[in-house]
Amino acid sequence: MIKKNSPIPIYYQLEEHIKELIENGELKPGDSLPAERVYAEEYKISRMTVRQALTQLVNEGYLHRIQGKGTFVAERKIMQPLQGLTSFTEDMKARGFKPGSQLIRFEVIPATIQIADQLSIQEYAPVYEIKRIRMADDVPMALETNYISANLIKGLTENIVNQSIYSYIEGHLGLKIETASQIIESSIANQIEANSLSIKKGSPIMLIQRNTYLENGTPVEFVKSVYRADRYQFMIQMKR
Amino acid sequence: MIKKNSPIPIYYQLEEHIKELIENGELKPGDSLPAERVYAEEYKISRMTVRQALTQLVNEGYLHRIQGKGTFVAERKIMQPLQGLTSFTEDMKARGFKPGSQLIRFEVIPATIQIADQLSIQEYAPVYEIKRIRMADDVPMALETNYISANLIKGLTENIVNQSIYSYIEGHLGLKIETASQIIESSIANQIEANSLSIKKGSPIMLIQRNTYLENGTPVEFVKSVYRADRYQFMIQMKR
DNA sequence: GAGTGGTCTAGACCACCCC
DNA sequence: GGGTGGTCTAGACCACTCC
Repeated sequence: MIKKNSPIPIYYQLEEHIKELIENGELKPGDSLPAERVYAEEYKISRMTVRQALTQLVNEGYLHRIQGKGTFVAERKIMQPLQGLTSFTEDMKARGFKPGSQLIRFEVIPATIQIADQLSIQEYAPVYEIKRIRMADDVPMALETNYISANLIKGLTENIVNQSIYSYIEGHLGLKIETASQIIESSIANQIEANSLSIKKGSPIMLIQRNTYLENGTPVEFVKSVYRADRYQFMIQMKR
Repeated sequence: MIKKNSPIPIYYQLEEHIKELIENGELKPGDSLPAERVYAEEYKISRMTVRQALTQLVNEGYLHRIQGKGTFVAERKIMQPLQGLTSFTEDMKARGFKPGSQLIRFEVIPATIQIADQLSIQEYAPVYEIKRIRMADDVPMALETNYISANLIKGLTENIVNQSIYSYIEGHLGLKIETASQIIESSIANQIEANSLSIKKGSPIMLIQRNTYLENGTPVEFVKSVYRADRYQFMIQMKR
């Protein structure tokens, strides 16, 4: 089960193994796991290595530990990875909808003061402005506008935008998106927003602004979205 | 600086020490930290202990590490502790408002099917229903209704509610609140909500439903809140 | 090659829970 | 008292970055 001369770290192999048992249902919520010393003995590895795997799973919300008693499978999985840092496409799939997208604007513009501030770049520096209507099961769900520094993310095309911007940034450019912050507000639709979303003027909408950053803190992207409140709820799980 | 024969773990002392340097501004965003081996040498502790402290700070978003280069202070602090799991009082203080509260209902009622489901208890089991208008700088900000199982949290009084329910649960009952999930929606105020919040009927509002759980997954509390959208934004930071 | 973080070992003692 | 997780040590070798 655990390969010792693998380029994949042992703690990671053990982590994935236990995660699989939980997702298979072989380990059920409330079940206790073998003791750390048992794992160490069974796989002939150090207890510290076992702890490294278990600690990660505790942080991800799969397990919880009680000193003197043992390690147990958590009742609920908390803090799904990528929670909120998913793309619209991933988010909709997770909700059981068929995601769709209609590009209505793709241009390079000089940054306004507001955009420059959000992206930590100079005013008038070139940024991509990408406006899309996002669909779920072919019904408009959100109106989304992305601003991305053209000096940081070079070579963006309509084609890439229709595939996946994140894959391009992470795959082709080798940059790592690490953190994001979001601001969520309630409002009511004006005429333009109402038309785009096929709702009535004055209907409730949810405004979400997202800023994403690389691991060193460089802003990558700044997104303003308008969601239909009758079809969208924002969900979040957290640990204390 | 680091006390070795203290009941406080060494890794935790180091963690707090570094956190303080960052919050004091002695370590600025982008600064590199001393190498792990330097800390180990300086405090005569094991490098693994140093790593335990640093790993925690990386997870909390204070630091980031780059293999072969070093450990650096993050540009932004991500994932504030307790984010969203704070009480209204803590939340308002963090935003720079003076929190206030007006109790308008405090009763024990039999659980409806909906409440029983959220709290994983039997229908008709006794639950506290606590309704409050929450103020920020003496202006109504939210209308909040809590449901708490009376069999789990015994001895709640109006007095405790006016102090802090969380302190009572954690301090007096010795229970540990570990996780929470929230659902955020946009809507528009009906007449009752409008009156309570001193806004007009039809104004945008934000509905937040929160479920909190103990470390073993037992539901503790179920809260429905109605926030004024003109004065409240929900903010969240996350790591990938 | 020198310096950094990443992984790993084989122990040790402590704090806590339960019988 | 026996079993559990929590903390800690003093090393080791590897992978990566930079010069």
